[in-house]
Amino acid sequence: MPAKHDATPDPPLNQERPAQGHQDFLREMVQQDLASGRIDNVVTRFPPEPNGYLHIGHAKSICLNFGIAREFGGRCNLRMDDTNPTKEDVEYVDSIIADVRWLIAGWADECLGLKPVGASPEKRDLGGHTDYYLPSMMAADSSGQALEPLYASDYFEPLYEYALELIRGGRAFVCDHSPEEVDLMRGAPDRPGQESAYRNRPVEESLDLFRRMRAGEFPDGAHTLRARIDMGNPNVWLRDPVLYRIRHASHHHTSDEWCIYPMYDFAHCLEDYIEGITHSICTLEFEVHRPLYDWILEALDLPRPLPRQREFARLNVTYTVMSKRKLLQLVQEGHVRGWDDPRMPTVSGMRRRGYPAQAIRAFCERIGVAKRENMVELSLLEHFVRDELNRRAPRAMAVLRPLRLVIENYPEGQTEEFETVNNPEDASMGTRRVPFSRELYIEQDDFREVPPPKYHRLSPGVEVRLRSAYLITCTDVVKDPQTGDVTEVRATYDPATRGGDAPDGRKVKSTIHWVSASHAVDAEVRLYDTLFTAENPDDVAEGRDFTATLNPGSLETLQGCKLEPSLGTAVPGATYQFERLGYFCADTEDSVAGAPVFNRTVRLKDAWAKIQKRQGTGRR
RNA sequence: UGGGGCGUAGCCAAGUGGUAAGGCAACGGGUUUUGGUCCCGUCAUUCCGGAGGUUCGAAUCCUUCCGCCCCAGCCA
Repeated sequence: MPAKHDATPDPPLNQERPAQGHQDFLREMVQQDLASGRIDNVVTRFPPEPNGYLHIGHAKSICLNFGIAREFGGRCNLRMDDTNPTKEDVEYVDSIIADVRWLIAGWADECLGLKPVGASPEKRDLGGHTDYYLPSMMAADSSGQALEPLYASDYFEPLYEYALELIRGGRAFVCDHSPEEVDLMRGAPDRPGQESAYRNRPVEESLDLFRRMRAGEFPDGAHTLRARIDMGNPNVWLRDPVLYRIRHASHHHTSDEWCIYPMYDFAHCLEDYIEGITHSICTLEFEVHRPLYDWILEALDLPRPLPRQREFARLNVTYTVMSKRKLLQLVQEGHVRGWDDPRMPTVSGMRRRGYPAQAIRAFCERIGVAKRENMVELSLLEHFVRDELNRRAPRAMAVLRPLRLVIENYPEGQTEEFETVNNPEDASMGTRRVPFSRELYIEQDDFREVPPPKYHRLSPGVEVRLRSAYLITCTDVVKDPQTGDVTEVRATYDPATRGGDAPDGRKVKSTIHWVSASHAVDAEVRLYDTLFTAENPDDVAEGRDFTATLNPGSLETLQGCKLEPSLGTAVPGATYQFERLGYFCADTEDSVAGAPVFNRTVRLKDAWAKIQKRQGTGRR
């Protein structure tokens, strides 16, 4: 009876080292702020808009924000930045929560900042100022309360109050211009804009109009609330930007309570402030928004320390696209089977494919964080996936493209078992038994009737080792009379080599894997290649889009693969190394006991494939 | 060419005036019952985007030039 592998979908984590060595510019800033006394604790935040699934680029941001919180003993708030009801959906908030939790599990889960379900900012008096404050809580501090992520939409009331305050201070006004007019009047980067005709309307009038906007008296687009800054500023984001717009739309979290919604620039800095965020880390494209971020906070005369925005370069990875718009397009146009298709760079896709969270984290740590534009090679990510799985994944034998092998001198009907190690990297993972018999399957790639140069595997007259079993020598082949294809290989075994070692010390050049034909479990195996054939799918000819470089061979589904018996009951999500082939993960959607479905997570490195490539032969 | 950023190896990335870390990739070798893992070695010989300058000394400071990215949503 073959022993079952002791594989779990997400086994205990390896210890990861805390901050050491060099510091990036963000950690340096945090350190200085701590040293100077500007702040005495660190609170970061990860603020996705729930309008798509998280991807590897978000993973970088998560590792950064949670990593900093973790290193400085602070926390990182998970916040839904949901200020645009027309684009957001609860499906996305659910997936975001699951993805974040999975990614930080066992590493920074104690830094995850949440809030009690239903909590909203507390209005209080602080030194004569009205203040809104919603501190996050960590799960450990919740004393049993149910927690949920923070939502920007829970701050709509305070945000509205802050907007009123801006109007009273003459720093904002209600504008009646149409979107088209506002466009025309914005000017150009090298040409000043033109002031709104409503810019100097009385404060009371703006106040009244803004209240009526909220009350729903006007249709979409009839009015906006605008900051009163400077239409001549060379930074176009300071040219009286829109702060609020009217949107008669139902919101996934506040339903129909509001018909005016704050714009990102107005909302985000105040969301950060309300939560007591100390460092607001975002991507480079927001750098030009920073003066506006600071302007709004400073215009409000707020009693607590202000958050600081700093920007880093977003991640790009070769052979993939990263924008939510494009990922959504891949899903909607059916180029993939869903957001969690194992070919997708989404967190859920990578999880389903079998990428361990710690591999993704190790990758994010290794790529570092800086401000220069970058395109990281996929091979680096794959390196960390292999590195993690090599230590963790139990080995097993599986034949993907079966070729029948008959051991002519092995008694018909006889069966024996060999004990073999589950992981040569980790003796504690134990051993298992694999059954052997006269008829086996070997990999088609492991036999060549006429071996090319440097081919070490089986061919007529050549002796190889069947892993953990016997040395065998190929004696003959059987061919299909029609096609001439080899349909069966005949061989003899040396009974003295039981276990795989020859008593006379003779060596063989190759060890190949095998599965006993009568004991084999049939399986479907899905082989993945990059979704795109171009390193940069966005780099296509004029008039074409990134889908032009879609890889037609990104998914190859193999039926009738032959697995060793212990794999028949693989737990969905469990990852194995199929020896000599790669790492494979039992699919969490489609795999069932007795009819397993495996995804190839990543290939093993393959020196022979390189040789073949040089020779101009070989399989994709 | 208004404003804001960024240029260190094929790809990331340290370096913050004292003589160019590290990882991936690539290449060569050793070990090996996985052509895997592991180990050893090679990989920026005053070319750190270019040119000048300051200095005993410059990737680091100054000047100038070049290149790339971002910004004119009532998206985030």
